[in-house]
Amino acid sequence: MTETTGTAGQRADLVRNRRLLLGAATEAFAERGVEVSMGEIAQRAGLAKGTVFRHFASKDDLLAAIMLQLLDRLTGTADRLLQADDPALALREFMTSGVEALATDRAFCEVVGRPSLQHPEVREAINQLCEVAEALTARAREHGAVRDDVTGTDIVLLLGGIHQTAAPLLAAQPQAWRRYLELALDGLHVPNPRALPEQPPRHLPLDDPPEAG
Amino acid sequence: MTETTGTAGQRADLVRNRRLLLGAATEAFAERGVEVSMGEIAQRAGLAKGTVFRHFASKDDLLAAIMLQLLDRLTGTADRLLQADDPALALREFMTSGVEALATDRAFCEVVGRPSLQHPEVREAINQLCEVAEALTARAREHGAVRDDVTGTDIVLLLGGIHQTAAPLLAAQPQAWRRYLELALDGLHVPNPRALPEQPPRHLPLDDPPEAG
Amino acid sequence: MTETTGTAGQRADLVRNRRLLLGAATEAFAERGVEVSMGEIAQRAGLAKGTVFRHFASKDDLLAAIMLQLLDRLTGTADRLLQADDPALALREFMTSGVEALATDRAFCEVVGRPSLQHPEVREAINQLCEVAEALTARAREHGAVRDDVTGTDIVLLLGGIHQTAAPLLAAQPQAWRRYLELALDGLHVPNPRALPEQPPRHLPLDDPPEAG
Amino acid sequence: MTETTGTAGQRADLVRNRRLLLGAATEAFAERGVEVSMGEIAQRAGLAKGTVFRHFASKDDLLAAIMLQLLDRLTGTADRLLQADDPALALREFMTSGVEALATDRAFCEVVGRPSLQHPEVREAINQLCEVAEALTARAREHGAVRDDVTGTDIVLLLGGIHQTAAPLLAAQPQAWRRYLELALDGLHVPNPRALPEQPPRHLPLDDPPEAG
DNA sequence: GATGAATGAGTTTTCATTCAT
DNA sequence: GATGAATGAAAACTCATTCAT
Repeated sequence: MTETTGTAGQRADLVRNRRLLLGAATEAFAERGVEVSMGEIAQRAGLAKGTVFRHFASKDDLLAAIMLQLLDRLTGTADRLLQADDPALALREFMTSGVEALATDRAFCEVVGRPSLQHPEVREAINQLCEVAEALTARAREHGAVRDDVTGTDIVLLLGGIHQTAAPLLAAQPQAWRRYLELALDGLHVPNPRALPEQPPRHLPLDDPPEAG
Repeated sequence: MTETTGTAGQRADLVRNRRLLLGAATEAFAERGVEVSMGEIAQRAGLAKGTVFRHFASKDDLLAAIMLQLLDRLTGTADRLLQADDPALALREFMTSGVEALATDRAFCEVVGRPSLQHPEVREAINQLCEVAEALTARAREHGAVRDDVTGTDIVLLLGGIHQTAAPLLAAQPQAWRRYLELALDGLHVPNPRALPEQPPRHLPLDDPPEAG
Repeated sequence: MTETTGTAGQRADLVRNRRLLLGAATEAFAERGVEVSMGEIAQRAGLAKGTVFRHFASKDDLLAAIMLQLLDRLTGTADRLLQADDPALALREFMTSGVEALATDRAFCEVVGRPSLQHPEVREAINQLCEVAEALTARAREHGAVRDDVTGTDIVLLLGGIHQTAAPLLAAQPQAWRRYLELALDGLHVPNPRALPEQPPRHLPLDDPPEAG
Repeated sequence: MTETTGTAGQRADLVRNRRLLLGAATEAFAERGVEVSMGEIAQRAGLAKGTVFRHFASKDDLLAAIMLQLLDRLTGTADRLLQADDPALALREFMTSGVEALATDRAFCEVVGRPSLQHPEVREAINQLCEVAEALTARAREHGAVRDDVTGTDIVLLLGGIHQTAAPLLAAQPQAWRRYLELALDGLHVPNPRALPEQPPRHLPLDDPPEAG
């Protein structure tokens, strides 16, 4: 009978509060975009403002943590799907769960170009996601389930694009994204396509934007 | 009979200032998203802050005016393309100019769900755009250039989606949207497609979002 | 009869408010040190918080402006005293008015080492003050009214030192600084003194302190 | 009979922690002024924040404890120097060690007028210091080594003043205070001085400052 | 009509202090 | 007694909007 109260109790609260905060923040950002205030997030989590800052040193850190959470989830899913039997189905499932994860998230598109994306951990997570997406795509490609000129990074980018396509319908038709996902998938395995224009992206460029100055 | 600059001159100034403001605001919102301050917009236009508010009663009104401008431009283009000989090409050109218009615009996705979209004029303009896009799509459909189950509203939504897909590449590859436009077009005229899931949208629902309360 | 209302009226208010703010801030900092909040300064000036920031972009800017005001006043005094007949008396009067200017100022010593002192204008003003103090000292030196090994910068530094000596007595004996000024002056024209140790300072070093890190 | 570490061990820890804290706080306040946070002091001491508050009920208490430490040290030094053979040298040594103790301390001048100085123990310590300084000064006076109209409290006040004079040079010339100490000493034994103006202070008045209300 | 100064509510962030473990 | 998480008051600063000139 191993007793584990004491310091463990505090740590348990810590973990619980971190979860509360991430949950509240994920929800709040999803609903109202990055403009929700830290104060509101605190309130939603039922905690004091100071506590938010104890867990996340700045708003950008919080945003970064949320992105990280999302990216890790997607990478995990992709990793698992690499083991699937049907490569075409695997890719479809990856995209399905990817767009679904984004589906209700207003903050997602606003975060593009923000410092949160520059956090080393986030950059690393993005790169990992692109890599595993590339592996998934390569398998599909080899099985003729996806056109040759499409990369894993294309697939990752499409997640956001599909989400955004359906975004204005969100309130009226929460599943509308499925429609555009299907459309994209159809575009992805056109049999003898004309080659796509522009360089196929190999990764997401995350350097600091060249400040005009 | 040459008019002395009197009231007429003032009106000319009014028009000129409005143009300056819209130009400056369009640029500013495109580059930095909706978070640019009214002060910066005034500065970019070379006018005083008070003047901005004389022309646009609030920031949301200004955003609405800019949306309106964009929507009217797109509607105009679509109108013109309705006269084109090749319906398939016409649709492609509409989408090309549509995505291009969005291509460098950071504010575009952030405006979704904002009160600016609720302005009656904007709603009306969105509906008009969807209608003319529907006409354009119908013609393409009849010529077998587009699958049956795709609506004009789908096409309008795709503009934003394609833009968003390429957005993270913007700095590195400003033309990357052409890649995803091509992919979407390929999806749009798959020969014998499985029907797309979910209701085909007939218009954009623009009701006040159900305030979580 | 030159009419000068109109834009001039606004500017008049601007100037008036700037004066109100500098006055309020000077008083507040003097009484309670640099820790007084911008909010309190606004209140004392009878203005809104935002107005303080319109005039002074940051608290350090405000502090800098106050230092500048003080330094310019001292430099002006010194300049005028350069014309005086009696060099010894001139130096004494300079120091008197200098210490008196500092006499009620709690913020003065706290500002040492703060970024406010790094403002280019403040640095320049400090250097100017040291220069004119040197001129004043040189004249006194030539007339045998001050020992040879004392510089203008020594004199400037002494102002703060004399002030600080009397500071704890301020409430009980507001003029106590005169006592320590006299003592310092006696030290300054000891007839055949042993040379003072340490390098005589030629100017105040105002470089950024070498951040440990 | 060797004591097993029990309550005694705990008490030893208590003493040790108090020492750690005083050491860390002394350093921190000296380097960065009274604005250092309790958190940083805890960190420097290698202890938790809660522990700081167990030892010192408030930040002002901690400041008071540090002042007390300094004052006691000076009083001790003065006490010892009362036994010295040469009264002039004794006074010089007292002042030297006094200014040296202050020399690197940024917090010192900021504490003037703070509630920390109102702590009964601190007031008592200040009075003791003034008394023993008076004794030291009296001896020097009797031997003609110091002018008649200078009190022990003058001497104590001069310590802070000399320190402040050199403070702006601290980074560039850490020993600059020796220069101003010498200057002050020269002022202190001018042979036939004019009497100093203002009441010679007999003690430091430490009443609550008359709150402007 | 244009200007830009003033406003003040709102935001992020810090920090002394409390208190459950 | 020690710990460090939580608290919440207060600070600096921003910005849409108003309004006197």
